[in-house]
Amino acid sequence: MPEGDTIHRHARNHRDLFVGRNVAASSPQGRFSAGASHINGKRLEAVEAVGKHLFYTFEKRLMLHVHLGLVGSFRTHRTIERPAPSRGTRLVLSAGDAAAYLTGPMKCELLDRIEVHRLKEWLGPDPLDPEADVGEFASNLATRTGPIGAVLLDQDVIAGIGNVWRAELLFLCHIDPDTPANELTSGQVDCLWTHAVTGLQHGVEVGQIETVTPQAIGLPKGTQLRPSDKRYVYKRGGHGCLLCGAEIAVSRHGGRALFYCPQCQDPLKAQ
DNA sequence: TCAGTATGGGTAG
DNA sequence: TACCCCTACTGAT
Repeated sequence: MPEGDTIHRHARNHRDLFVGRNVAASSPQGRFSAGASHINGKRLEAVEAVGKHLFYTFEKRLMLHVHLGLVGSFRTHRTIERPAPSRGTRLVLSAGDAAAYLTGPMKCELLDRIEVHRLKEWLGPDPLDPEADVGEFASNLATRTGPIGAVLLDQDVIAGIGNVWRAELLFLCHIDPDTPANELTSGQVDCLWTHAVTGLQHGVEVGQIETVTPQAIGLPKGTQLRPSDKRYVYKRGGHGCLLCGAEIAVSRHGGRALFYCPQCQDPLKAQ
């Protein structure tokens, strides 16, 4: 279930398991057989995540591009005794005891360096890129007149944000989803970027999206939160807001359900 | 067994 | 905006 933090976590794992090694590649499903045969046995030189995209650089400049889409997933195994890949497995990468099984990706393809460059150029700044900063994000927002609730999903504005993070970021910054993106204050833009950076970094470490801390909702540090209380708004429609108690509402922005608190994100209160 | 659902994104109209 | 694709899982029948 991938947003940018999940993708960067995969990149980190695959770097540890495969970089510097000759990697066996196959496509049990058959839909990537030709591509897999090109990289089979090649030495993997680098794995990079940009937003929701993964790029694998093999020797001889072979580049593998993976985008998991909505339902794609990687499962890694670290023992030689592992389950046989299911029939739908698009790609198996393995080296020694380690293997990664890829199922259901939206993209699994070999690209040349120019195509990779074009794709990276198109993407907006990635909050998990140490060299990215709020400046490019701010200038991208300034060119968009649509509601921020929809614009935050545009990967050429900010790369790696998905449906969970957009809802949580807007809540954390008390921003009404209908606010035109180019009318956000610099304080609001800074807030979105700062929470994106720290939140996604936390997601990479813990392997899930958690935005609520016990202290933030008045509980002692170390209190175990229920899974449903680890996010402020996402999928909490109809439940009470953890901060003000108002009922979490659902609207549609960018064609997808957006959860928000009408009280905490009231534009009149933000002024 | 089938329908519904999901943290995404491309395309047609 | 609607529809489509991709797969795994859940709950209803």
